[in-house]
Amino acid sequence: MPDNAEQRGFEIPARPTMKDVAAAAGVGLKTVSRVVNGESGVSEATAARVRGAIEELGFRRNDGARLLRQGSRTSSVGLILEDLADPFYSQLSRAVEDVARSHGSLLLTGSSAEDPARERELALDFCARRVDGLIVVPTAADHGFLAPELAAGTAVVSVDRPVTGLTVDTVLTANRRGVAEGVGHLIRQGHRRIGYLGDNPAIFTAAERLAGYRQAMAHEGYEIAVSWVAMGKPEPVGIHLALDRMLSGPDPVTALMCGNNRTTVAVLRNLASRPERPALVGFDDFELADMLPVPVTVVAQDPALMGRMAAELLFRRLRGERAQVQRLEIPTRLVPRGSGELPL
Amino acid sequence: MPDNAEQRGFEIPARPTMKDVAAAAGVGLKTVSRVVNGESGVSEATAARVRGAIEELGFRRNDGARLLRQGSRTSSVGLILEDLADPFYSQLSRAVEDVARSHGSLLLTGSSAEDPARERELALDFCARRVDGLIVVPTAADHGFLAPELAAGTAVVSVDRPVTGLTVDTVLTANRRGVAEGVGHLIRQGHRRIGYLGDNPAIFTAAERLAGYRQAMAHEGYEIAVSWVAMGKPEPVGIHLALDRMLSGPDPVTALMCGNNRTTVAVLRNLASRPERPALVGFDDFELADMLPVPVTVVAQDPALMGRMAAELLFRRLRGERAQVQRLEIPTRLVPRGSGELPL
DNA sequence: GTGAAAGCGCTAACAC
DNA sequence: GTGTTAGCGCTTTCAC
Repeated sequence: MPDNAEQRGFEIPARPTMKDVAAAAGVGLKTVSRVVNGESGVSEATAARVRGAIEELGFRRNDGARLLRQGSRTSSVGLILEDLADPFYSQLSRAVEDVARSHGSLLLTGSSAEDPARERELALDFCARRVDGLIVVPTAADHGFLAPELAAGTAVVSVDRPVTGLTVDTVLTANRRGVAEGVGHLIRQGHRRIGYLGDNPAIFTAAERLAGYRQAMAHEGYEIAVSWVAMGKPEPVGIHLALDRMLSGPDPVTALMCGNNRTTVAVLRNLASRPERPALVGFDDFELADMLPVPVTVVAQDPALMGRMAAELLFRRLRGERAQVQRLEIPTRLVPRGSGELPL
Repeated sequence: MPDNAEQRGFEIPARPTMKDVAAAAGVGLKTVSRVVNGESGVSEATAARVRGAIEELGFRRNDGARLLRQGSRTSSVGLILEDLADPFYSQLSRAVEDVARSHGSLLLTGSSAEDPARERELALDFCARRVDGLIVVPTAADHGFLAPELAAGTAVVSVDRPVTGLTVDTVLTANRRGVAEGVGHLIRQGHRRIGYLGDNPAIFTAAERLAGYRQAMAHEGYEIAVSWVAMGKPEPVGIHLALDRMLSGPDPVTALMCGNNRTTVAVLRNLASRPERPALVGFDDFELADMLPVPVTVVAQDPALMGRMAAELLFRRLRGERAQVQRLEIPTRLVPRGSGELPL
């Protein structure tokens, strides 16, 4: 029985420590440490006795104490994103996890739900646990509060969006170019009246993609009617009203560009109950896009690659690389499937 | 400048400690501790000086050291599942995260990729970090290695599958009943020759669901031809061969039951290139199932509820509840959408 | 109100 | 080969 049983609360059973193992095996503390850490300089007989005691007591080294003493890295990284359940982010997470694992690091995850206060709390909690680094999909708020952590050696990388108030490595999608390519594709099919539906423009990616649409239209010298643009959360009511406006009136659109996959899906659902069949290109791919009655043409992002790159950048910094701060743009890929190639 | 700068490695900048703050503010260590932890008994003037020093140095309390000294819980839980990128698990994760958050706990996540060695390594790493509890989607391997951790007060809950070699709270889907309901639904449409495609039966859920199919068929006194059952990883080739067998010969099936959503999707893709249109019910819902050319009837699981229940059970144990070990079965829900109601 | 000293579980440094 | 000591950054205890 560990000798510190009474010091712990009633509910938390005492865990055996190296001291307990040493006592049980009749050896010194350092010998146990040597055996646990596979260091040389212990006779096989002694080592066997120690292993026996470890087994018997169910001892497991307390890495918290080890880390504290060593003052070294904690071999853990924190990942903060908008919503772990969103397919885009869950793919990104998985990629981050794989890279972290390959570097021997554990992964702490948290969803900010687009709430700056929650994001901040998560980030600071992670830092208090002394994660080696932080990979963040930042909300729009200022991130100056992380400056002391950065100065103290916590690596930070932002992904999907740039972070404001902090200069760190960043991995983005080529949002403007991607949307412009999608819109250009529609234009090449003969469309001139093209509507755009995107997310709340306070979100960096939403604003960038909208800008890509405007650029592509301006490039051809096409005017954009006010009723052709609708920005906001991808909710059924908003989408319905927006499509009402876009598809009726004197200048109805003949094609639609959607700014993200939630919007694309909401638009498809709404279109199902209408007679019109506008051409459609979605930004960001989604499962079964190719199986729908009219397979959906998309501008695909690569969330796994983004996660991998972000994690690689992080570990590069942790390895001590002092290279200039990087800003990577991952290219998109146009995937024609049918909805974007509908005749005018 | 912190006074322990030289003791740290070159790459890792020294972080200011309470000692540094105390020196900077010209107060004792304990006074800093009081201010940091919001304890009473510090004059406002002193507190202000301390806060100033904290701000200036960019001090952040090291929770690792705090936890070590307190010997209390670490306010962190570990989640081990098959693949974070799988929608089923990412929804489950998000629910676990929300519950953990509401209890003030951080979440460590890891994907086992169905590899027992990897799962074991993750679990033990988490335990070495002294997580308060572990939520596991266990592989088939024996989990006796967790017994010492359980004895030492680490709470363990298994979810989606039962764990072998350990008696812990478990949250499962009503696999047999769910599949039986789906098959019964097909039978009520007049089908008698119903095929079943499921995952590798070494996986608990795959075996249970197959049993549910057999039960439902036996209940009606219907024989099952050997060619009607195909179990294995949901890969295109295997699915193709299986459907070849099921849809031809003297006793072709008129309906299909699919054991999980990966299989359902693979089957739908394969059927797209065939003339036959068997009725189909899938186990586990998936996004856009309702938007496909023939909307897909499914037996829906509730991954978020499963995650929430598992986490609640975990925190209940951590609160010290000594109730008997529980085994919860979350009911499924039949969602008729068309594919399961096709005429014979 | 304030602070000095001890110690959480471990490892580093240096005995023997 | 093995053990002893000090100390990581913090909280606890107890003295002033």
